[in-house]
Amino acid sequence: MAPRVRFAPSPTGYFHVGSARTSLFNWLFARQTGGTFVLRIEDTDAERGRPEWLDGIISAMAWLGLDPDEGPFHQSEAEPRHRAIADALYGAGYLYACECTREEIDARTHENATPGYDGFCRDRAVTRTTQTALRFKVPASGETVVDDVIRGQVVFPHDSMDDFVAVKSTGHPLFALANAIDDRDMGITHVIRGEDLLPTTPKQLLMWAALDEVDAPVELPLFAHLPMLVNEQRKKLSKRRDPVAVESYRDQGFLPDAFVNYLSLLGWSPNGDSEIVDRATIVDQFRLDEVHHAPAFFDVAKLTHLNGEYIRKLSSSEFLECARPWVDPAKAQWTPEGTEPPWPAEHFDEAVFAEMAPLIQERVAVLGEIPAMVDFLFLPEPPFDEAAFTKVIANDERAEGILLKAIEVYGSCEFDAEALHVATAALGEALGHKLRIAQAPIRVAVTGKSVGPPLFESLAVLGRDEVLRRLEGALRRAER
RNA sequence: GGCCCCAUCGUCUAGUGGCCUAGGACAUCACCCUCUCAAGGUGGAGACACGGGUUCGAAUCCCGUUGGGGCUGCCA
Repeated sequence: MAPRVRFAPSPTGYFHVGSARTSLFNWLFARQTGGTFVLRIEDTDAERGRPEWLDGIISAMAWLGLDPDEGPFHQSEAEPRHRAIADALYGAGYLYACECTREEIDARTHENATPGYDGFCRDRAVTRTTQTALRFKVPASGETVVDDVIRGQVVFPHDSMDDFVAVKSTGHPLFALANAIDDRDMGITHVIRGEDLLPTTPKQLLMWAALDEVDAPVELPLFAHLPMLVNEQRKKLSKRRDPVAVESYRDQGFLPDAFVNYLSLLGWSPNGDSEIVDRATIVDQFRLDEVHHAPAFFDVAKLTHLNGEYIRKLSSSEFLECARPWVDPAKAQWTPEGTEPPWPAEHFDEAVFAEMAPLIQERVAVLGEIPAMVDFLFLPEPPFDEAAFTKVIANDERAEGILLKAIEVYGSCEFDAEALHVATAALGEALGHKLRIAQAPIRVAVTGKSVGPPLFESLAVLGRDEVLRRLEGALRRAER
């Protein structure tokens, strides 16, 4: 039977990198085995879900190329069935009514010092009302063994498990119930999810066995718990402190293939000698049972490096296309949030950018770095980096001579990159300067910065008149 | 507190009893290349948490210790 896996996020906020990893590993397993990848939205907690969050999940998955074969299904739509099954479970004695409030439980816990439900109502035959929750009666003795694909057998003694709530007092079915029912109904064969769910697994196994009694028996899926993704403090990635929104990585200019490649390296590694591997290779080589056991630090520095490799591998036309949202958003398919080009849209010149692009392509690690690297091409008065201006022009007595000489030479020389290179080297030499010294004030005068793409190509693209204008402008500025 | 998981360079990992004086990648340092910055090249520093076993032989198997993490909701 072909495997069926599901990615079952609850729509609480933006798409989390941990979710992306879980989703990816499910997707990889499905693609590799010829199985089916199902997307199920666990939206049973109506108070917390919001429609736009669902859109966020779907668009982020699409961006990463994690296409579901089925879904999105909404768990909330199966609520009538969940309620019916809950009634059956209650009727068969697997669930019992509990009238304890959280406060009462906490008060008793204080005395016992062991958190969790104490089974107060378990044998009191409380009548089921709109004030009572339904709890699952965990066997008093024995143990439940989770046979995990990644970790092997994990044993949970029943006396360490409390009687968890399956149905709220409102009648609303909870994760512990709905999740198991849906996995059964959808014929899920492999549950691949984060390790944080491992402690709930024995409860779901118990639930599964009970469901086998009140509903048609279904074969238990295999479980695989992926190691956590952690921050530098080795704590589970948190929405509050850590940069975990997949959307923000897209907006910064990470490439989906690079992001997927990086994510795949967290807990898994390719067979070959390179860790730059395309999707097909990952699908082919991925082995669920070889996934590493230990938590992995989500290292943005390494992600960034990998992204740079992917950017450099792009063809020229691909790079142009990828760059468009950052340089010419009006003509792009989508626009990165929170950033826009520093130049007025009408000043952008596609041909000029295309000419410089190959030089930019090998200098950026994320696409979001592009605008700052080419702003001088589209800004009539590019802002000066004051520190650079002061250092190489205002406070360097060599600058004036170089700039004056450059104005003289550039006024008549050929204006292509190679000729400018030769001319600049020559004018520097005439003044007794190495090219590295001679180019510095020219670069700052023309681009406003001390670092950037190769100077002579930049000058050629800008054109003689504009270059002369800026050189003179810098000179005047230095006199002030 | 209880239950559970985990443990190779700072980080991600290779390693499945001898091929390991532990390999690669990121980060870092030095040098080379060089019009700046990148990229690239070369080289350096850098790890099997600890203690017991098992074995002719242990990073690899077992036990313990220590350390880290997760869960402990009428959230998922």
